[in-house]
Amino acid sequence: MLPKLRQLEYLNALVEHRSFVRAAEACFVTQSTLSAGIKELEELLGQPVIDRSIKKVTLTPFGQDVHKDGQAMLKQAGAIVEKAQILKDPLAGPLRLGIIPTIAPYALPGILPVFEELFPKMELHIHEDLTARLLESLHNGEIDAALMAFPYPVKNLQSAIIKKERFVAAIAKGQMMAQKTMKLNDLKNHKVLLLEDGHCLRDHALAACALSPKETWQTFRASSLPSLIEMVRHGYGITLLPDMAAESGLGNGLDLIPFEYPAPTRDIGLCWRPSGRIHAISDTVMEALSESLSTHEAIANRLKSA
Amino acid sequence: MLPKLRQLEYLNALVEHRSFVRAAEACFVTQSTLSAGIKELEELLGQPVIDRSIKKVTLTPFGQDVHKDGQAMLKQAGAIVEKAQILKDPLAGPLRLGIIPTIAPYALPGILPVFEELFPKMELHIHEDLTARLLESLHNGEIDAALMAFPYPVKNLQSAIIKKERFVAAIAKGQMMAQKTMKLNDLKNHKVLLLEDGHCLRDHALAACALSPKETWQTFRASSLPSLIEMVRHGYGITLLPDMAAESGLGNGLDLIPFEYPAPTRDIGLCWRPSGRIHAISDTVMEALSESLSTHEAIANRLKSA
DNA sequence: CAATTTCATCGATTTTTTCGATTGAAATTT
DNA sequence: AAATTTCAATCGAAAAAATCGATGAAATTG
Repeated sequence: MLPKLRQLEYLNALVEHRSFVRAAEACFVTQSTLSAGIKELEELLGQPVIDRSIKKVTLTPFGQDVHKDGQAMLKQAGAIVEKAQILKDPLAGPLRLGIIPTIAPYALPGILPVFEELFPKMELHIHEDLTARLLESLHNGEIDAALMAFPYPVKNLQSAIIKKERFVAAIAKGQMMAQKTMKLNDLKNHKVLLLEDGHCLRDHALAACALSPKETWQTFRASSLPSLIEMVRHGYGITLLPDMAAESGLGNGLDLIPFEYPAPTRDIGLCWRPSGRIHAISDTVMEALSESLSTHEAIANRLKSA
Repeated sequence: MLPKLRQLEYLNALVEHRSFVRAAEACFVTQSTLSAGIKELEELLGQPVIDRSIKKVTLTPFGQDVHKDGQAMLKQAGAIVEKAQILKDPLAGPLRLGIIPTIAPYALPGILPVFEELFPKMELHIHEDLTARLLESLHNGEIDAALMAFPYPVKNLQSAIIKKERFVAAIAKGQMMAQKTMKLNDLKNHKVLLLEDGHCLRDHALAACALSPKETWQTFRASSLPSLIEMVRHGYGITLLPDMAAESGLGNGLDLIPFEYPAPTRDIGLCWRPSGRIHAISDTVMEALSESLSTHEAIANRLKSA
């Protein structure tokens, strides 16, 4: 005889709430039901799962084993029903979208309203994290897709580019001879400030400008664009700002100088598991994101003037 | 609401037997019960899992998904109850032991009676396969331990040596000047026959004798010791025979010539997953195997004379 | 085309699950 | 130390479910 999923749920709730009463109400049953369920589980397995020698609700070592396996099973069971629901309407229900920090705050104002309009039944959950961790989450099934910057090695995952994003140079006002455009070589005359390691923006900026890490100013470790911009604002050096960030108003009060052809760029794209939640609707979502990132400019301008 | 394990069992049986009636009896229920169970599952998920447009019992693509996840869940549920049973008596119940082909037939006559006596409540299942595949099975949890030859790289697995096994040279009668012992160098004067690639015995023999693969006779691909011995018997060359095999009577009718010091050897040992079935009783099992492999000699002699 | 096999369906029955109330034991408050 | 509160276990009754046996409809076989 096999243990029942319901019993494993009880055990799970018990671990989480450390109390029969609270666990019971979390499971929407009475305490007696949960109590009986646990007892049944123990009878079935022939082993106690909770340690009754001590006052607190504590699992036996074996109980911990059961709990661990049980959690995995419950997760898998949940995945089944989720797949079923997605099949009923691929554009409804939760969609967990990961976005890297150098895109998220500047793209969200565009994404949120567009998704709300195009996919009204979809609940969008945003996970902001570095590329490496987003890909990890994709593999784990913790997120369904990742909005990130390319090139980036994504093995066993599908991906598609949405748009090319230009970089502009940002520098404190008056630090540079007034010029309308600049060339890549002009960077050599300044201290180039970049984000700390781990941010793909750092790597893409280095690559786009054919800079070596040594040519960047390493004393400060900025872990976010706003921090980086503050440094620039105080005259510590120059930096490369992605278009979207620059247009969001982040560069207000700075000189934002576009590059002459060929301007340095990075690619913005979507990445997802071929067998995952997105699979059936990747085209639709790509279109929506494409629209989100272009309407973004209008929104950005609105924000800037406000 | 979550699908019930029972329903997933039904689906599983249905896939396996391709018939409601047969699946039902495999589950020890009537066909109507199974039918209702499947229907319930489909109602719960809001999606059909079996394709009713065609006559044969066929799963919908979604059904295949459910089946796959369901199987994993059932396996895990089974693992839970198995762990519970093992906890009740670690020396009772099934123990799946893998053994490599160059050990199995010669060690089993020793192992089986010893295990029967020491662990009367244990059901021993023997899986004979090459080392690489046994290790794979260990990782998958398909077997609990592997009796194999060392050295062999076993990552993430625990292992212990049981005994050193000497090799003896085997050659057709009269092909070699009558000598009581031989040296490793004497091998150079003969065609050395070994098992085909994949058998660790091949590698260990090569290593033990400091032979290069080129010095062996490659025209024949023997995939078992008995075949190899037949070649030797017909005068194709000489081979290295593990002690246990030689004593089992396999070398009857051949000249079996022991090596002078240092005799070539291989190590026989046990390998298991640290978290696995064996963990709590590895010492006991090691002792039993050690006894099995030494009593083996007595038994082998008995067999030889018979 | 008759016989048989196969799956779906229905009502009856058994089994399981859940609840509400109660108890006893431990912890907390008075 | 007594009273109160909290907590888990237990019991009988009620509700829910799983299962069975019988029957029907469709397809397959002989």
